[in-house]
Amino acid sequence: MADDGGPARAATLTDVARMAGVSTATASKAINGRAQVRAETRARVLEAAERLSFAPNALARSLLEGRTGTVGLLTSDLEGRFSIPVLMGAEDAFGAGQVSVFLCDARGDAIREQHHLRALLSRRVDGLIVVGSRTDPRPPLGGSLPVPVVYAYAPSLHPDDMSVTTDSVDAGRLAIEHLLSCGRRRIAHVTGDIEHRAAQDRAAGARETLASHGLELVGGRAFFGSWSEGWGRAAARTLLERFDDVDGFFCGSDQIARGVLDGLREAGRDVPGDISVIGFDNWEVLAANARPQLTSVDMNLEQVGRVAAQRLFAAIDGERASGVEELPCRIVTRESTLPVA
Amino acid sequence: MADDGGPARAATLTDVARMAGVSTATASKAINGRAQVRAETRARVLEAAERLSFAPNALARSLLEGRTGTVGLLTSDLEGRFSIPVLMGAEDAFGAGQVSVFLCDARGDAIREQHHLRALLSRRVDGLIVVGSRTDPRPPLGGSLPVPVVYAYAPSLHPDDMSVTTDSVDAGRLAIEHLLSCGRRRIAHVTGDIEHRAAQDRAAGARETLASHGLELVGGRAFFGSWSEGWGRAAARTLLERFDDVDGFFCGSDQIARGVLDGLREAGRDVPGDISVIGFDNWEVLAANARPQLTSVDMNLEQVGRVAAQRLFAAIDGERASGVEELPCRIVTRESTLPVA
DNA sequence: CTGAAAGCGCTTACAG
DNA sequence: CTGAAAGCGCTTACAG
Repeated sequence: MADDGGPARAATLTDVARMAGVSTATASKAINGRAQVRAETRARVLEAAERLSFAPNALARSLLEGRTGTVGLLTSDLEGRFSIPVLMGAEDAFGAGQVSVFLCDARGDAIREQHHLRALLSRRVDGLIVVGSRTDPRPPLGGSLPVPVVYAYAPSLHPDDMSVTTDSVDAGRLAIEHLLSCGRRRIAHVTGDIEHRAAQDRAAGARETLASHGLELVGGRAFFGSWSEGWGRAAARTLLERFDDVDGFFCGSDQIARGVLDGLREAGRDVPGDISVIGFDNWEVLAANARPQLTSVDMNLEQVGRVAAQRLFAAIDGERASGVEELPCRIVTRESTLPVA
Repeated sequence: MADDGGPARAATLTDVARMAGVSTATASKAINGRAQVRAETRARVLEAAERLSFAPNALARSLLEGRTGTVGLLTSDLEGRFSIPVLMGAEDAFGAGQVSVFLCDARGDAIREQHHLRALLSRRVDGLIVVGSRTDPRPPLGGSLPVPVVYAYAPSLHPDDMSVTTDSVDAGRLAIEHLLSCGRRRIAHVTGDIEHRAAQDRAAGARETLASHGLELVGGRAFFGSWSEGWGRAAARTLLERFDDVDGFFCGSDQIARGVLDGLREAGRDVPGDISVIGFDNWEVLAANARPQLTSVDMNLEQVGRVAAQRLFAAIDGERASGVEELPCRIVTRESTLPVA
């Protein structure tokens, strides 16, 4: 079969050198902007490279340099809403430089994770970022790896590892301070699965902050349930019945908050007039379409990804570090917490 | 500074050969399961490899074989809900084999896309999948590339390219057939931005299907707007006022459908008793938490990604192909379209 | 300023 | 069954 327009073999330095009538050594220097090349020669080489659409083979270069300029992103579940922004932040930080990113989704399976790990090490990535989908600490990848690793969102259980995550306790504080600043004093906390470290930490932050103001959560405790609208609706109804004077809701997710908003509206309560509601995650699609639009805590997950990438860069350059770095959240105000006049 | 536990240099075949007391050639054969090696020698080599945690350098191997076993996934926006499932499907199809995936997010910027393309070609990927976030055809990557390319979700404008996308016209048919089978005859279509090819195609499919049954859309046309809950609510209210006998809603997205459901409930209409509602995207978080739970069209996007990966595999193996392959959608029934008794 | 040679880590004929 | 040699595509001292 003749070559009928199928993809052409990629041009090589030797092709370029031959076309320009020089040695590969000279071609290499010309293309890489080394000083010791006559201008006229350089021009000839560059023209040949251009005509052949020459793209230097990064594999060959990496083999020499002992660095590939690649990094592995190992995620436990791509589906999860939390991994994606972290990935995007990391991809962004790397993309700006010259590094390419391998994406591996272990789908929550430790075997699969090890399999991907082997592949990445074989490909000689310069480093790894392990992205989790929950803030619960996770077991480290394994023994001493030949490249640095940074854990993002889900920190490593091992204190010598490097982890970047979000400050959930402080997030609880932020949410409560915001409701307090709206003039609320009877604040309920409706949140998700108690098994999630994030749920516990945010509740702890909320509790401590109220205590420091001489207050406590309505009902004397956080109400744990599931991360769903249905739970939010049910909880709102129940709380309204038992604590008629509740004037603020701190919700563990925007889904829960959507349910709470529906429950309150259907009970005839006015948000933000009678009651303030704050959600968590700042999930645009849910928050911006809520009635009223929902104030929410944003975890700055892209920032978590970016910082993880920066720490990894530093480690690749030899700056060893360890421990868990907790980044602050921020509040995005919308209509559901307009301050009481 | 002494080497105090920092990452160790990765072991090389030479290290293994030396430890086993054989040549690198023999070590290579032993490790790769070639026949011509004495059992005892093979055992010695494998043990050495094990002790050194030897992982063969894939770069060196790729350089020889002229194939890297890597593929580039070029997405236009990671944020979009539609890219992610396609990516997951592709990652899944590749991950099962032995290929690693480079992820590049062009963020909708053509310059950035070209930049990533150059990097990927330099790294000698065996092929590329270009994942779009809308079904509107897009300009191809550029001239004759040295590796095969498959466009996923957003097809290429060039007929010689290979594209895999979803069948939007047929999706419109599916939705309408489903509502008809629920006993509905007065069906309205509330959908998103008319600029989106997907919105037009689904509307066309709906119109044709109704026509083939001697029916037409309520109001004589599709109602285009935005992909939001707010638009769904507003449209439901308006349609109810103008066409009191409407008994079915085909919505262009689950967000729109959520708005429609809220609008209908607040107008005192019973879903699915009086009116059936079907959404689009089968976005679990929205559909499963709707009141009532929302029947929705699923685009099988993971399947789009998987098929794109398969087509790419075939092309890498020399099977040239071209044209747009349109995969069918499917309906996921929930409570909002229980058949009328 | 230019080029021959060595080498990154591996595999594959080819001798022995 | 084992090993010396060549080579994938490139870069970097080192001569000339």
